Amino acid sequence: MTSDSRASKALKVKRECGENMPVLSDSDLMSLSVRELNLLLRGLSREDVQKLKQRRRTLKNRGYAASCRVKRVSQREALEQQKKELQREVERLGAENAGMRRELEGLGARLAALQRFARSLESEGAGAGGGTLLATAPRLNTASVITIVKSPPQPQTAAREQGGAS
Amino acid sequence: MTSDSRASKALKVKRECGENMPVLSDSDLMSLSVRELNLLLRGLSREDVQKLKQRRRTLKNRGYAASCRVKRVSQREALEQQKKELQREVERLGAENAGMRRELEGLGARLAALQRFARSLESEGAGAGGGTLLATAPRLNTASVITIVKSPPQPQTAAREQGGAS
DNA sequence: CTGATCAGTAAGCAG
DNA sequence: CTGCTTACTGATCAG
Repeated sequence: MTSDSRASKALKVKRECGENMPVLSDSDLMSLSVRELNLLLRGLSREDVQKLKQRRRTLKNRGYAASCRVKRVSQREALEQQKKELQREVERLGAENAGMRRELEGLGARLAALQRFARSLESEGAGAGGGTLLATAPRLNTASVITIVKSPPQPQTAAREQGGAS
Repeated sequence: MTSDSRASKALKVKRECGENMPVLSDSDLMSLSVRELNLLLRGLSREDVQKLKQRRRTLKNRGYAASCRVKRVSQREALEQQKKELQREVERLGAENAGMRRELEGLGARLAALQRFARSLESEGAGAGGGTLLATAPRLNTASVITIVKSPPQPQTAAREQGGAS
């Protein structure tokens, strides 16, 4: 709907009490318990009693209907709220995911570079000692063997085939 | 509610046509357009015409109310469906996230091990060979997938337990 | 006028 | 009986 000016006027219905208002007013019926009601209804014709009981029921129903609508609206709003939170959560996880993916990428690259470097030491270990590391740490890299095993799920796995094995 | 046996009986109200059913039956009024209606209403007292028009309006309103309720239910179900999908998405992203986190951990460990190794080479000789590669070390290093074996000298290099290795 | 929505009312079920 | 939910109705608003 989009128009709320109506809600304020919708309560104007049925508000006349020309000749009958025996002992109880509208809201009295609502609040009193059955026992209290019966006490007050001691000296009335069973027809009037029946009428009052029905009126009470009607008034009660009015309230029930109202609370039913309120509940419906609340539940809808709660659902929408949960949806929003889930959307935020998805967004958050997605961002975290992307960040980690980038991190993984960078780490993979570094790992690959390190491995290239290590392999270069390996190959140099046999003969030509051009590198600085080789010159200063000869005995270490002569027989060092690096084995790298990579796990299955990775886009660009840094670990390639290895030469040495245990 | 939980009881649907009522819905089928709820339509039993107001279904008697003892003496009046001038020219049109219930659903006729619904389907006919105003112009067609006026054509059929040619020879009736304006009171009857007015009554029929009001009845038509009422019947129409009944349908409007019904579609309104249907719409309300549909929207609620759509919301719940979207919520479920978002929950699945969150779950999926969470799992993907956890997987990447594990991967990151493993990669970090490998990188750390490689860097320790490289640094050991570095410290033994004063040469600055690694440079960028050795500059930064990842903060986590648990189970590494790296096996480094050095034949000649110090066995201090760590080769820890692994899950999958060739 | 048509269609939609709100609040009130009654029917009907469940506790 | 009490409380809730649904279908129907009239009032109202928007198009």
